[in-house]
Amino acid sequence: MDYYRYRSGVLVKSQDFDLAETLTCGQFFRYRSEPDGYWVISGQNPVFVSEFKDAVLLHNITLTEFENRWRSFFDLDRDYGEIKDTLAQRDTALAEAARFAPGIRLLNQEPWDCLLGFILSQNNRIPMIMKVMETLAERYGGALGEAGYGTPEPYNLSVVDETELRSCKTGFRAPYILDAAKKVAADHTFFDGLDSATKTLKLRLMEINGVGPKIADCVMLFSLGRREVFPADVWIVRIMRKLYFNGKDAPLADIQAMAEERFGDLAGYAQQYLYHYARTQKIA
DNA sequence: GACCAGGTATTGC
DNA sequence: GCAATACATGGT
Repeated sequence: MDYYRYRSGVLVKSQDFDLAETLTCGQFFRYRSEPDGYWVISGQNPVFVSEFKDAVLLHNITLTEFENRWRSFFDLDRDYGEIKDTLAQRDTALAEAARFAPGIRLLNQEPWDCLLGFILSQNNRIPMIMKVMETLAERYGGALGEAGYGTPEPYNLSVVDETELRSCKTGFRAPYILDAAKKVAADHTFFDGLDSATKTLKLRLMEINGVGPKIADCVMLFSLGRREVFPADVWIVRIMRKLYFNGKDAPLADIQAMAEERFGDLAGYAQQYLYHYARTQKIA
């Protein structure tokens, strides 16, 4: 990966990085598509990004901002060529899924953004999740100019009335958001766990009302660097059954075990290639 | 109108 | 423990 100061922004040349695939593959809910690029918001920080001559241009940021924030946000120090090679060697189906969207990168999101997004994700659709996130940001987050609004701070959401939250189309998830906001606001070390076992971290997340195993896995994978976890939603269950269980409705535990065995510490990447492949190919 | 969506909590056995 | 069901909302 190389990067340069360019036109008051930073130009990134990187293998295996497709902006559209990365933003729209279902891992992230805080972007807005524009004719010439995307607005991306991470916590309180916006950036406008666009494809530019086989590279990605992050507009109007300094080198320091790039190095301190966006470099890791876009996971630019990871060798995805090697990841895909390793996965493809073991598994032809996965090789095909990765070839289908070879420019996907797993983002390193702000944990609170990610938790909020995936609480909204349950029994919901991605466009709706994005819309509700935006509504919450408009009402309870800080203005960021042209980019929109920052993610509401946990405390600011924790003091909102449940009825009012429901008017943002959160539905039955409103009390879950309140519980998450209260717990995170009350403990500024809530997401700290660099030295914790993945299982410990998962149990802590699942103490939040409305956070079960799947949402906990998503938060760990997409914002806490646990790339070995394998969030299994309806799409993943479907494609895993088709690919590895001869179409039979194998139990979730068997699917998880299969993923762990085949993909090991790369299970999270495998999950995202498979998820995107299943969803866009409508594989059932 | 029935059915579904990046699930989870609750209930009943 | 595990299967069935409700849950808000909007799209097909």
